[in-house]
Amino acid sequence: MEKFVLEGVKDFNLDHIFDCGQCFRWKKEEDGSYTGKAFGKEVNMDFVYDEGSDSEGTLIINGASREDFDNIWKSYLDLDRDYSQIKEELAEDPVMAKAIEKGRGIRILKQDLWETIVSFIISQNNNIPRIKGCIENLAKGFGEDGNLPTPEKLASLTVEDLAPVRLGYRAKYLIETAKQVCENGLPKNMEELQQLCGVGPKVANCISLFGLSDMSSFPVDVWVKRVMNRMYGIPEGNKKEMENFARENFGDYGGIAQQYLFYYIRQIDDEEK
DNA sequence: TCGCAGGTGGTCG
DNA sequence: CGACCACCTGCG
Repeated sequence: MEKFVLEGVKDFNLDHIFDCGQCFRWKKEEDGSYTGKAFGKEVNMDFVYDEGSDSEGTLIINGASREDFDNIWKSYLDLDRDYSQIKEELAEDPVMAKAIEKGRGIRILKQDLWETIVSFIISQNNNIPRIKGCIENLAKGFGEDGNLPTPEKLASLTVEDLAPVRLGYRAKYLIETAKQVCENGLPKNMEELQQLCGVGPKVANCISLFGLSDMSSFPVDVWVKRVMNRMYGIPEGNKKEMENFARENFGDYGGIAQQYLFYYIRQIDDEEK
């Protein structure tokens, strides 16, 4: 199988990238590599640190040609962005510095917009194993070649058709959103995102961040509420204040900051169990 | 058994 | 507007 190898990759860690809540379709192998699919191509990614380094090393993408790397994976992995610089700025805040230390290899994936929309509608009021299961069921049952069904395909289905996917009440959101996309095209910004059925402020921010690469998007979910209460003393119920805090302190990198915070609190939570 | 999980839409005041 | 509350489903 062909493979693509890239040395000298900085600020990169597969666990951090695939376990910070931004994607649901990558599977960790026993050897620590990850297998998954994006933009119709399935690959296996591995990362080997340079000797003595904990953030710089060599990326190996099994199943990818150089052309695929240039066209897909380079932008998918956000490799053109200088995270060192961003982390340096964010780390002026000592709380953020601590979070960055834990998730230093996080990168914001640039994902397919439609898949991101579908994935995060499914994610609402749901838990991760079930989210992953639903997405797999949807791809297997109604997609082609392992991909999620297109807007046209989804729009042609009924809630009854989707019953085996076990989406619960989200099925009708998905169908309605698919119809809206067929009618109006894909959304281009937060305002258009929130017109979609089943897309409120939280889901819209996730789609904006992971599907539209708007790094200033700051999704506030239960974990962010938890971590911002714990780290910054903001009351858990005060979402407005959290958004203001993010805008003032993280600015254009709110989404990246959110991912460090999210990963951090999830890790802390695991350690406390 | 029942509350809960990466929220949202509908309904009131 | 902001505060509630029902909602599919599966797991502990």
